[in-house]
Amino acid sequence: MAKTTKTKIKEASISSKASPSSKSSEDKPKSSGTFKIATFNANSIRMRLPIILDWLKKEQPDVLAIQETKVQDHEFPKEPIEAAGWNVVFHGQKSYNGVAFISKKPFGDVIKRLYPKDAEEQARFLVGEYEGVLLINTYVPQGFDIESEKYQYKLKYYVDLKKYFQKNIPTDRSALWMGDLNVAPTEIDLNNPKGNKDHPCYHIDARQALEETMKGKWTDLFREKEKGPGHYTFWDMRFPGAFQKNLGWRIDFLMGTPPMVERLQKIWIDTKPRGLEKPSDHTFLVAEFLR
Amino acid sequence: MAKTTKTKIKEASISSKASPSSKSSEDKPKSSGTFKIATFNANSIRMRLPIILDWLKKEQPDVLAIQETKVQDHEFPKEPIEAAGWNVVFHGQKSYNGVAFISKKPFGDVIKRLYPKDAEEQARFLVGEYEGVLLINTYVPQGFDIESEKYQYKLKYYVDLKKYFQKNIPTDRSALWMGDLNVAPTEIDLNNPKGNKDHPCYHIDARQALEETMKGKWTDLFREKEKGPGHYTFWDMRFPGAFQKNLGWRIDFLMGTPPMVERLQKIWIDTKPRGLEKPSDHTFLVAEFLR
DNA sequence: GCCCACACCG
DNA sequence: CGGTGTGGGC
Repeated sequence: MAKTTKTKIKEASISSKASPSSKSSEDKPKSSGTFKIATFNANSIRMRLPIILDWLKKEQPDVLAIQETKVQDHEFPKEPIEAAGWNVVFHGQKSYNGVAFISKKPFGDVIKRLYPKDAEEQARFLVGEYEGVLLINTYVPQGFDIESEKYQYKLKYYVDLKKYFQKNIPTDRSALWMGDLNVAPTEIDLNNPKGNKDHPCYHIDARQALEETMKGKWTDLFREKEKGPGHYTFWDMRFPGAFQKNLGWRIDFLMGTPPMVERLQKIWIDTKPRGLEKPSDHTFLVAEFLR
Repeated sequence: MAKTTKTKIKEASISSKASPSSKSSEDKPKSSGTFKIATFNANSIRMRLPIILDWLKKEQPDVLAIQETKVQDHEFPKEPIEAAGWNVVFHGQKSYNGVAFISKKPFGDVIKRLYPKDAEEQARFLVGEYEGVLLINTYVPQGFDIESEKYQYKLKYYVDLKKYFQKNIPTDRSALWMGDLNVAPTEIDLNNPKGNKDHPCYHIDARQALEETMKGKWTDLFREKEKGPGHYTFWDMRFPGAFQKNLGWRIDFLMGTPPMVERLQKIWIDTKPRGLEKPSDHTFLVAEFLR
């Protein structure tokens, strides 16, 4: 026991009906005000720690979901985060991927695996419950090139996510699916749709995979409040001035089940962190819900 | 001509008698006050630019000699240095070594080679004249291990420096030899002499090589003013707390010919920069001379 | 421990 | 462009 981390890895599913912990937190009186939640692809939590800690201090979210932490669990910088008064759970690997939740109150058990038994799995998935809401934090594979193996893995990842949601997330449950989904769903969700027909984040198969995975369960919460073009969460570093010229992609999402659509108050992209020194290539997507 | 750098590389020697430029500057009236000169092993001028620019602004030296710039000439960050109002000449290579002078007034021609013809030579040597004083900036090889080829190269480097000085620096000329000489000359010049008998920077052969090179020409200016132990210019990053515990080495020097010994007013090691964020493993050695 | 180069990735 | 790991140097 002394050698295991405090956060247990569970492979069992969380059900809205069966879980005593979810029942108890749904039953207990809610604190006042709103429930504020955000998602951010950090592209290295170590390099982005100053930006993240500043943002947390200013924005005071209940939960921040992070992707691309790019760090193994024993190297995760939890001390400065906890020293700033936050709780954190994480699931990482060397160099690539890696997901985390930073929160005001501690998470209980979290699930770190999309696949029940697979030691080889990439660290792209983290599920936990917070104040009775199921939170699914994913970093979906980017896909490299539509002709590649990696693109097939991406498409399969969506199929497997759909299966997971069917099995584990009842549509009437309060749940949020969030993170970097690496798909721009429509032509208004990227600067240059015409030139990106074969891009792994806009190719028709990727868009249909996302659509299939969402169908009947998930609503793109940003589009509940904003119908217009030009709202992006990612601007590629390899194109100089992409952010300044707003040549970006909307590939980070907060998806909600119907109960969360009902509770949604506000949702916005906070572009300021993208303009700071040593920024991530992504920025924060933030929403507030009725408690 | 368009492809050559503005600073010409000369392989000819500078003589105290024959050089018209040295004669004219020695004849012309000197500005008032003192002549302030410093040396600093930066261990990457790119990483140390903030520390160097801050130090220059505060200390206002006439000349700062830098070693281990670790940058090729076409990548040297001269713009921010010139933008701060300084002149700079440099001689570098990829990854290793590299020397430079930053100065209030521009240098004229500088010499970048210890060896007359050797395209393979490492960038460890820079000679120029400033206000009638010959300045020789060297980054002497460290020597790795006393059993190694590199150590033999270090010993030979001292022999070749001695030859250069015999041929090019008359003892009655105003001249300063400065830089990282990678030798602690006596037992009070390093924290742990007993444990470093076989260290390439304290081994008897290295100390004798330095002594031979100095003999009859060069005076260790720091020891003109300070006879005691515990004064160091380098503290190894690999020993945690070395600087805090003052476990260091005095391996950076300002050496003077007799005319410069006469003119020496003050000399000190400025330890403050070694305690800053992202420091070099060395710090600045500074001296003031009568003009 | 902190530099550098290089190779890989998005 | 800006992350990561690796390997080498001091």
